[in-house]
Amino acid sequence: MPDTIIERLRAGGKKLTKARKALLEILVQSALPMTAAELHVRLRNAKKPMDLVTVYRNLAMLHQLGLVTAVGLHDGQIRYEVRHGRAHHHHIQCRGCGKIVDLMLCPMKKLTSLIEAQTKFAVESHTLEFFGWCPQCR
Amino acid sequence: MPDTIIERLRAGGKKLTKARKALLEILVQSALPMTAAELHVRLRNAKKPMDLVTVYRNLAMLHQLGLVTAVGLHDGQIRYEVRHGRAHHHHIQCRGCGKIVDLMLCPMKKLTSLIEAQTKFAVESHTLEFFGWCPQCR
DNA sequence: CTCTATGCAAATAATTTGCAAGCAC
DNA sequence: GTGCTTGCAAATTATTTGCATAGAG
Repeated sequence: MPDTIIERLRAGGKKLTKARKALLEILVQSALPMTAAELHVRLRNAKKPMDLVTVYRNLAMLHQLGLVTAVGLHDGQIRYEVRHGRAHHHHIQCRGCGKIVDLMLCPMKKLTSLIEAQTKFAVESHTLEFFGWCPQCR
Repeated sequence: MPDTIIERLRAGGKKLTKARKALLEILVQSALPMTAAELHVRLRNAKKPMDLVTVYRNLAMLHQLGLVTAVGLHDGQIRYEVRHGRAHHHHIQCRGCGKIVDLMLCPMKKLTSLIEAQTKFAVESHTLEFFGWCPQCR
C-alpha cells in the first residue's frame, strides 16, 4: 500500500485505523473496481470484518479525498477503485457474465477543451464505459 | 410523436394505451433525459397521472425495444431519453446544480475496433458522460 | 374475447443517517 | 483527553414483484 495514500489520508485529517488499513489493502490489491458489498465480504474473509455501513462511509470519504474513483457500470451498483499510482483508464463489461476488463486508453484529453469551449462548463471529470460480449459469452 | 415509435411498439407486440401515449409524448418533447420520478410528476401535471410503478415498467419496456437510451449520471438514478430520430450523443452534468447539457459529439467509432482487437469483446454500446461546473456554478 | 397494461400493496436492494461507545493520535 | 471512527438499528431512496382488475386490438 503506497505511503502516499496514508499521507493523503492524514493530510485530510483522517486516521489510519486497523479497519481502514485492511480495507485499503484489499482495494489496492484488487485489479478491478469493487462494490461496497464485495469489499464487505472480502474483509470478512480476511478475518477483518467491517460493518457494511462503515465500508460505505470509508468509500465515500476516500472518494471525497480523490483517492478512489467511482465506476458506474449499468447494473445499479457503484464500484470503486484506487486511483493513486494508476494511470487514468476506463472499463469494458460483458453483457453476459458481467466480467470487467481494464482499458488502458483514454481519448478524452482533446475533447475536454472542445467541450469547455462549446458549453462553458469547467470540465472536472468524465466516465467512459463500454459494454459488450466477452469471448466466452458471445 | 414519430409514427415509427408507435410502429415499433406494435412490432414488439405492445399496445398504445392512453397512459403510454402520454408518457411517450412527454419523453419525446423532453430535450434531456428524465428519471422515472420526473416523468411521474410531469404526467401528474399533465392531468394524465400514471402510477410510478407503471412508469418504471414502461421505461424498462421501451429500453428493451431499443426506443429509449439509459443515461447513468452519477447521482444514483437512471435517466431515459428517446433514441429514435436523435443523433447518438452524450451529456455533461454540473457538479453544483445538476444541470444536464447535451453534447452532440461522439469520438468512439474508431476506438471501438481498437478495443475489440485488444480485448476480444464484441462491443455493443458505450457510455460517455462528463462532469464539471456550469457557468452559473463555478 | 384474449392478452397486455395498470394500480395498489408489499417486497427488495442499495445507500444514508442518528447515536452512543471505541480507538487513533 | 479530544475528535474522528465504528457498529447497530432504523430510515431513505430507487426499483421490482404479485395479483386482481381494466382496457386495447
